[in-house]
Order: sequence, then structure tokens, then C-alpha cells
Amino acid sequence: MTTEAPAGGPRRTSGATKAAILDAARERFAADGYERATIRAIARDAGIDPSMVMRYYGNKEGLFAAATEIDLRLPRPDTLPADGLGAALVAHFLDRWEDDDVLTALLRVGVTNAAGAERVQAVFTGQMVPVVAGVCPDPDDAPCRAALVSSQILGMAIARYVLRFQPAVAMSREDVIAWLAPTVQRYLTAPCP
Amino acid sequence: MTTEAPAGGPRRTSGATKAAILDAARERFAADGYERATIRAIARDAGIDPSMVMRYYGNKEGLFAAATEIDLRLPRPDTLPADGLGAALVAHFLDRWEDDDVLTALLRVGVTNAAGAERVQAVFTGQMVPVVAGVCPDPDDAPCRAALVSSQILGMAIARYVLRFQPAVAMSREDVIAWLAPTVQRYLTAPCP
DNA sequence: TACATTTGCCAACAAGCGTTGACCAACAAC
DNA sequence: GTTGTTGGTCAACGCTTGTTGGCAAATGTA
Repeated sequence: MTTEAPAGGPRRTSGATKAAILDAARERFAADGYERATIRAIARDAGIDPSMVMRYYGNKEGLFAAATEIDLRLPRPDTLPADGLGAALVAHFLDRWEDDDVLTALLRVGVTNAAGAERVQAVFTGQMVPVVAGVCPDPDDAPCRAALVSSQILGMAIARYVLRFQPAVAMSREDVIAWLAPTVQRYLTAPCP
Repeated sequence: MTTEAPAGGPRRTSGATKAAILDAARERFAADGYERATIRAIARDAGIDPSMVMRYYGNKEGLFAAATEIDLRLPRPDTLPADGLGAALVAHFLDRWEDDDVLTALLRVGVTNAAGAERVQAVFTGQMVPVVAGVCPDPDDAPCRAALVSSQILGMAIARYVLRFQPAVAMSREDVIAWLAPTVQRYLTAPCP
């Protein structure tokens, strides 16, 4: 709950309301996907009328776009040991996924919605490819290698945080890193087959 | 289009109509996901009235369940060389995904819908775990290893067939196999870290 | 004081959804 | 022929959705 006005007290600022709407939207989109996350439910969570959502974000698509602006916060590759980059990347993504609903929301919607798919693609190619290009042997291979890394990262995220496969959920953070790090490392730096 | 009656000719058998409905449903579920694949649209594709869908499949959930009965057709592990199992599995899944809409449909819906997620889980654990158990060192590890294999297979399927990441789509079948096979092989047979 | 702006609620709209039940026409059996 | 069964349409229901416009009240500004 984000309502804090004590019934009859001073109105919130528009900024606070906008933020409350975004919080509720992220949670709903993450939990339900695009279609089933209704504006009415989001407004209810934010403690306001549905029409306020329209006033501030225009329509549902605008709300979704505002709620899923994402920064993967990838580390600069030159700050890490070259041979530990796989482990570092896997650990980073596990952390990101566990403390931010937006990633799950984006993934859920990306799989359902065409606009969402483009958005996932933009985030990953825009932020992943540069990092990969900084560490792989031939920068021309960066898109391909980034796609491979993404496939493994996204696959584990879906198994663990979306589908909730029991064995994937039960694995400890360290086990996931130990298993996936060599895979990612190979996709990053091994010579092309 | 699955309508073939020449306007006023003999009626179809119920079996033909049921099959036409299932075909249309698979296509729509694969293309649009659960919520946006409407019964009306499926019926239109099948060339019949929406009420026929209800008569034959009860309700939308029943239709979805009928449309996504899946056999992964996994090969028996003892028919393959132990060290080529990774490549064989990856190749098998690429083939399956490319000639069967149902897999994409199930994946799309599994990510959106709770019932769909359970279904994905049931298919993968029910059919993948036994195969993995037949080839990995300690059968107790089979669920964990199956989850790892699934994470890489599902991740590539999502990147290539759902999100349509450009580099993932552009890769040739042989390249995908060459990159992913060692990963899958390691998840299957390498000692636990 | 008076006025303008901003925050918010309310009631309604049109459209689309899953679902239902009544009705029709073709066939098969008697 | 009559009578059941089967494949199919039609029109409507109750409901939810995104979206809109008008109105109340609190705040700022003169």
C-alpha cells in the first residue's frame, strides 16, 4: 500500500502520485503480464481513481513504457578480471533479478506483446552488446555472442523467476553461478566454432 | 483456412471440425498468447461459430488444454553415443520447435498464465528428467541437471522463436548446435561443481 | 476577497469478451 | 413418412475493459 494521506489530510503532490502509480504498475505487470494487469487494479493498488492513470500517462501503453524503463547497470568490463567475467555477469544478473520487479515484468510482457519484445531486444542489445564487444576476441562477433549469453541468462531467469521450476528455484545462488559461469565465459571468449 | 465445404455441400464430421478448431487454436495461442487469442478469432479461423468451440471443448481453458498436449518426442538416451548427447538434444529441440507451433504456444502461455506455467513444468520434468537420469553420473542429480538443460534450451527458444532476437534468428542451425552442444553436454555429464 | 490551478472522484461510454440457449437443416433409422 | 440425432447458426446475456468528460474540493496567487 502506498496511500498515506490520513483521510481528509493534504493532497499528495503529483510527483508522489505518479511514483505510486509506477510502483503499482511494475508490480502488477510483473505478476500478471500486460493484458491481465488492468488499469483499474493498478489504480486500486495506488489508492487513486483509474482516471488519474490516464491523466498522467495517457493510456495503458504509455504507462507500460514508463513503468519499464530499465537500466541493467552492467559493470564496465575493464573493471573485472577477464577470466572471471562469466561468473561476474551471472552474479550480477541474479542480483538484478531478485531486487527488481521490472525485469520480470519486462520479460513477461516481452513474451506476450510485440511492443514488449522490441523493448527487451532494445535493452539487451543496447546494453549487453557494448559490454561483450569490450571483452570478446573479434568485436564483429559481439551481437552473436551477446545473443548467446542472453539466451542462457534469460533462460535461467524464466526457469527460476517466471515459471518457477522447482529444481531451478531450489538451487543456491552459488550453485547457479558455478554452473552457468563457464557457459557464459565460453560464449564470451571462446573461439567461434 | 480450413473450410473446405463448397457452400451447401455435405456437413463435416465432428472430428474434422474438432481438428480444425485445434489447428486454429494452436496457431492463435502461439501467435497471441492466452488472453489475446479469443475464442471468436479461433472460431473465425476454423470457419465456424464460436458456440461450436464451447460445445466441443467446454470453455477456453479446456480448449487450451486440448490444444497443448505435447510430446517432446525425446530420443531414448541409450540409442545415442554418450558424448554426442548434447548435440543430439539441441538438434532435436531445434527441429521440434520449427515444425510445431504448439511449443511456442505453450511457452507463450506458460509465461503469462499460472496454469500454463504448471503445464510447461509438467512437460519438461515429466519428459526431460527421465532422459537425463539415464545419462548423468548420479540419478539423484537428474532434476537439477534437467533444469539446467531446460534453462538453456528454453532460453534459446525464446530468443530465437518468441522474442526473435536478430542475431539469434540469423544464426544457422549448425552454429546454434555447435555453440549450445558443449553447454548441454556439460550440464548432463560434468561432475557437480 | 476573488480567481486560477491542481488533485481527485464519479458516472458513464463503447467495445470486446466468454458463455448460453433457442432454433434450423441435413442425415439416419425405423 | 416420422422421428431422433448430429453439425451448425443466431441473437443475446452479463461482465470487464480502456477511456472520457464533468464536477467537487483543496491549494496557490492576486
